[in-house]
Amino acid sequence: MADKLCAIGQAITLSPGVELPSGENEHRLVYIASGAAKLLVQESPGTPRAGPAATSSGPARHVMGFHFPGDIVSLQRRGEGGSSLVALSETDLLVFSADEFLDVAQDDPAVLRSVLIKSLESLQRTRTRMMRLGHQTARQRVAGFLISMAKRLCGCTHGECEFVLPMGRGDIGDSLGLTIETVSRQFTDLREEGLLSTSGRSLVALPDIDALKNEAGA
Amino acid sequence: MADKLCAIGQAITLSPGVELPSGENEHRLVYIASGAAKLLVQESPGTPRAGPAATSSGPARHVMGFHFPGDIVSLQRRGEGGSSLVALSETDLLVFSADEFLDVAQDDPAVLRSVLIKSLESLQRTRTRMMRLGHQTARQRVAGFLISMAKRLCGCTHGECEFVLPMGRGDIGDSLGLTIETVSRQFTDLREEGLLSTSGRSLVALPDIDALKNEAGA
DNA sequence: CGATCAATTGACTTAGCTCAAAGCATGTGG
DNA sequence: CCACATGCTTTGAGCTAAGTCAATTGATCG
Repeated sequence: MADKLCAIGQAITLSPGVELPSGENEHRLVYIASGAAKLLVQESPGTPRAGPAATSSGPARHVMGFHFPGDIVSLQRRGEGGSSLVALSETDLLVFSADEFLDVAQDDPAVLRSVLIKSLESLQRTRTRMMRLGHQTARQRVAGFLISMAKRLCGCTHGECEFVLPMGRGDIGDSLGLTIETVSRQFTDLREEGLLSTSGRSLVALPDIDALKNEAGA
Repeated sequence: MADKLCAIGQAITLSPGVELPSGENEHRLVYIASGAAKLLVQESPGTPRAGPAATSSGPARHVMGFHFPGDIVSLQRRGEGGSSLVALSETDLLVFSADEFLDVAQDDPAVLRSVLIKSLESLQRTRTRMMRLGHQTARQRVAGFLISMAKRLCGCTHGECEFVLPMGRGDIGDSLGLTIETVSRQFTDLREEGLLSTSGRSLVALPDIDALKNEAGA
């Protein structure tokens, strides 16, 4: 089974800032083997972005979320709300055509079922996150973001923790519906309260994740 | 196939304001046959809500979205982020245990596959909506909401349209991450600009959906 | 025809955005 | 190995959209 799946998967390595080539207008499933990536939505369809210097600028970036090794991402390229995947660091991917994947998986209902369950769970998580975006303050969003990163990047859910954030403040802000400046100010506040410390731009340490959770709660 | 599915589905009718009884802590799929319902998330786990007068008040309501005939809703009851379904009007449902449903559907990979595709699409829609909630103004959200309702309640995507909103301003606000007052003010503004007219609390008319779309865009 | 609850309107407050100017990292060339 | 340049981050000042509190109007039902 795994052999058959691997046979139709295409291994790709992306350098930081590079977008996964969009192939045809087909629905794809991407398994992230290593690295880190952000999932974007195309707001403006007319963004050629021909040059190699895709400095991630542009009129309206919209980061939907971040993905790390082990994640499976569904990439739908349906005109307006189409999504794309951009590497944050050196990233290894395994790309499947959704159709081919399902054809192969069809022989094994258990696989199909587990993918379905996984995607329903993902839906639930996204819903919960959506609801929160509508009702939380900047502080709660940033605290929640840090907790989530601690969990996903080094598996920590309690006590202290240290990790490298692969994305910049701008991407964090976009994913939380905040501006760069607001994210930075929240970082500063948390730093002054001893809930966070940083060195360089991307190394962060959380001395007390449980205390942070109090800040993230409603 | 359809017979087998119907055999394990339980038909339930809910009166306005009534929550679908939560059964056990299992994952359920609900098909909406008629009426209208809102999908909520439980924020505070310790809400007994024993009395019959569940007047939908409480500390923090969180409306995730609205559902209408034809929709299939995945209800996951996993402690914190568990969801529940509350009828807005007299509503007929068909409730499935997710496990039983999948057991039966397993015989027919095509069904499983189509449910998977549907849920991936739903995920995509939710993601897009989430992203928008983070970046849109109150006016854009309300305009977008009205357009979405026109489409879902009477299939209109152009020209003019009239329909009954089954939910109150509070539910609308919650689902958009706005307050009752802000929703009301946006309604007033749109009314004064001739983009909307209302009679009573719940009958709305959209004279020009296309003009509304301009207001909803980024 | 009132009672009750939802919707509207108003006055005020504030969280977060915008615009603008420094301060630092990181990487490159001498 | 150090100086410089670029771009990310931080900080500041002012503004605005939306929230809060409070009162009024309007709708719906007994």
